[in-house]
Amino acid sequence: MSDAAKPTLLVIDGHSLAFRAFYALPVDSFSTRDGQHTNAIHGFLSMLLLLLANEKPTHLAVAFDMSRQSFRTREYAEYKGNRGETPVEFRGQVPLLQDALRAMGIRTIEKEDFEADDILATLAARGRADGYRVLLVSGDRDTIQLVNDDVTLLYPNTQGVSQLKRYDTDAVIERYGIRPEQYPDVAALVGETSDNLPGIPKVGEKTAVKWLGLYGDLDGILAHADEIKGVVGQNLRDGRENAVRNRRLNQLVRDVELDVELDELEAKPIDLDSVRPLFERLEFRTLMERVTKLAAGEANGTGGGVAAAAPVAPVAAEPAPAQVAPTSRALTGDELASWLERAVVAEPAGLGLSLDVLDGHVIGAGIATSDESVRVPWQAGRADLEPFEAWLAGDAPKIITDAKGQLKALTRSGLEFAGLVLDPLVAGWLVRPALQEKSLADLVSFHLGEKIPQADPSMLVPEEGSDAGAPEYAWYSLRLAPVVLRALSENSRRLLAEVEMPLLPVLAAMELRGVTVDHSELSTLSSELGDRAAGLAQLAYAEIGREVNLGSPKQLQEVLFDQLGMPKTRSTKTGYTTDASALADLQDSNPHPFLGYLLEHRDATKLRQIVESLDKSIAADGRIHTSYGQIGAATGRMSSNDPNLQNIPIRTAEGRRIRKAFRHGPEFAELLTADYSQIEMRIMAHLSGDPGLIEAFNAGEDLHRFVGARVFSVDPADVTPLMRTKVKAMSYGLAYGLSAFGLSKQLRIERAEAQQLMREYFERFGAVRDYLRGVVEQAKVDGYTETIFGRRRPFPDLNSPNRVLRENAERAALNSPIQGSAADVMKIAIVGVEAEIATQGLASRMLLTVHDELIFEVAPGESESLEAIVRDRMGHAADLLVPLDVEIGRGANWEDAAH
DNA sequence: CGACCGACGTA
DNA sequence: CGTACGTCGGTCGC
Repeated sequence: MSDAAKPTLLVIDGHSLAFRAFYALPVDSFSTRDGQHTNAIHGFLSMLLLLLANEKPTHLAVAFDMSRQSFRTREYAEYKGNRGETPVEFRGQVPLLQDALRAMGIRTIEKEDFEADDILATLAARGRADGYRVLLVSGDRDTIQLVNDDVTLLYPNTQGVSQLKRYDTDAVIERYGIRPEQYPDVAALVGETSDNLPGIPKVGEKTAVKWLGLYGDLDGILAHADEIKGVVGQNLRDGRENAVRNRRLNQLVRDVELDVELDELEAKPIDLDSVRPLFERLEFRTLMERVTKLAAGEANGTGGGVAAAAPVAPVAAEPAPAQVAPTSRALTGDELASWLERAVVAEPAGLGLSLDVLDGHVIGAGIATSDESVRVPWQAGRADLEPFEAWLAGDAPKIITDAKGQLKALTRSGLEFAGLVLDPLVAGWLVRPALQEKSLADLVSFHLGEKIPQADPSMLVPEEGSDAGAPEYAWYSLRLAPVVLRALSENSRRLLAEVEMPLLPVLAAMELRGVTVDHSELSTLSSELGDRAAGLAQLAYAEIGREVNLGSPKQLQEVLFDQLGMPKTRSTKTGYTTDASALADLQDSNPHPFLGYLLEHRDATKLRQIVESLDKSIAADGRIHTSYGQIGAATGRMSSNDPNLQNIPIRTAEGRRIRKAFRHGPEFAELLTADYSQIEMRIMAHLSGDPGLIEAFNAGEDLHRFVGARVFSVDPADVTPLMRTKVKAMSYGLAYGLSAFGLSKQLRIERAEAQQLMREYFERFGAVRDYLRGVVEQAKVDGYTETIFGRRRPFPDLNSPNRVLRENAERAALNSPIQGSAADVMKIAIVGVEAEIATQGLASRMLLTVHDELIFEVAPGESESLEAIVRDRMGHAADLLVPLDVEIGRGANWEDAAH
């Protein structure tokens, strides 16, 4: 019987795979709104669906351990005795997983006194005898012994469960250098830490395999133990009993009595009606879609159910991916023109597009419809590429995953581009802003449950022709589009279409523009700071009579707590903190010159690091081109990296010298900065509707003075600087979930005073307190928070029994609508300003964004018109209960442009 | 060599 | 025992 004609039996070690899934997927991201963790179930089922689609088993079962006890623990009490408590987040998931499997019509098998792997061994033996092709899935290495010509092991790699390494006999020999049946001898000698089976000290895989080659098997090795020289020989003789015991315990039992016959394991069509209620309870939306597809036969194209009758597949020994990207062909000229003409009609929602980029320039493209894809080679000036260039530049809708870099390459290559309607990466981030999916491959895996083919034959999905390239990426992007869009709320879809997608090309443009930075200024500053740091280090060494690495918290702890006998500070994972605030506290209680030198040294070296890394980032055009992370922050904010231009110092005079190095380019007259003033407090006023706070903003006077007057019951004119400082800290802290403890610490005042301050504050601004409470309560019910514009952020930990997790989630939930709405406002402003600058045809350009600030390069003579645009578009980005105030400054450099 | 941690810059 | 980030050097373990 040829392999293709054999029925296929798939047996999974349920516990071991669920456990792998548990650690592979973040527990935070997979919880129902009532707090049930589901990451292990989700990961397991996702893998199972992949296996069903790819392997098309005719028969299947999932084996579970019945308890931790088995004949092995009776024989050797320490067996697996080193395993800690099962995490509580995991424990509850196993029964639910079993429910889900039963609902899918999949048999689960347990047997008192045996482990799941013994059941695998038994079913493998029976299956082989009855002429099945057997596939085993287990994360336990002992199952390697079961591999033979009819039995293949799929073993999860360290990354988790989405990729399974396929071990047939040859793969075992290649990986371990031994035949599968010899594996238990190796394991007996080496030992298995995870099973608490100590092996022979100093004997690893290499040595064990060498001995097997010399003496045949474990018995042979032990018989010749006296001939083996050196420490290992002695260890072997001393540890003989361990090896023998290990060998006895790692032998899997192949004739467990199971009250099930193989033909009872036949795969049945999935009954969607029995699956649906449970999946709904577990909030498995994408999994439900995948199950539905599988049941409808979409995935295997044969219809029917999981098994779809006997596999009539011809010679193809390896399974096919769930859906295979269409083979692409290269097109140019008239052929390309007519293909594009047809394609844009066939896909009114947009074509998938992916650019091949080399050294920042376009060298080709892949374009896809749902069932066709083409490759277009690209180089400048070729007449036969005109249809492609016209399509690129036109409004025909396009879908590109991770589009920003590709848009930059298009611009660099002199190609016009328009019509970007969707970046599935950005859409996927709106679905899950905590974001595990950072690439097309991640998105495909999460939302489609498939793997993009890679050229690795050992992986589950084998290579089919060549590697995935631009046409395949384009095709996957297109397929992702409806799936990610369906996962978004209506408001989120609007946010995507009206804010995030228009923002994307603006960010690309800002990155390309960069900002001029003066190299010599930075060099001077760097060497000054270097000299100062060196001097301070010498002074510090003199104080303690030796040289230590002042950058090493570990060595500092020795100096402070051992040598100088200072009192212990707040503890960290690795000891006691030496951070600036703790050192300041020590300076109060135990004054010592070393502390002062150390702090100053920290300042100097930190600044020098920043200066150095900025200097290194200056490109050939004399400008720094940061990258913006549009999907960087869970709140909706953007991030900046390579280098981070959103954390350039400003608080200290020394730090501000760095900002002086940021200048306008030679064609421009000055820099202009525009800040939203107190945007987060304004958002809070709007969201809470607090009359006092709203009045404060509408009165147009200094916010903190106004609030201070209310809190301390004095005239605004009588608010002292100290009162203002306290109120300011209070106001800002509120939006972060600050406690009285935290406030007292920050202001260095008594707890009671902080408490009193908070009480007064909330008495005057009660709606703020009500709002903040309400946010958390609502989030507990909904499972997510929402910004003014409908951006959602899930908070699975809000109902966690773990107090630390829960309270962290509460503070983050409190802050999210505030920080997130401010981010929404800024994004809207950026899009609006850029568009208006283009409409009016100004040469001035937006260069940087720092959360609530925009920095522009002003062309000569455009100062007034640019300011008008900026004030208008920033000031009217959102219609709130309070005005959005914008402060503008100008100057030759970033520092002078501050107001 | 990569992962982690402590520390610290910004809004 | 205050949110959101990115980056650095030191340290530890593979």
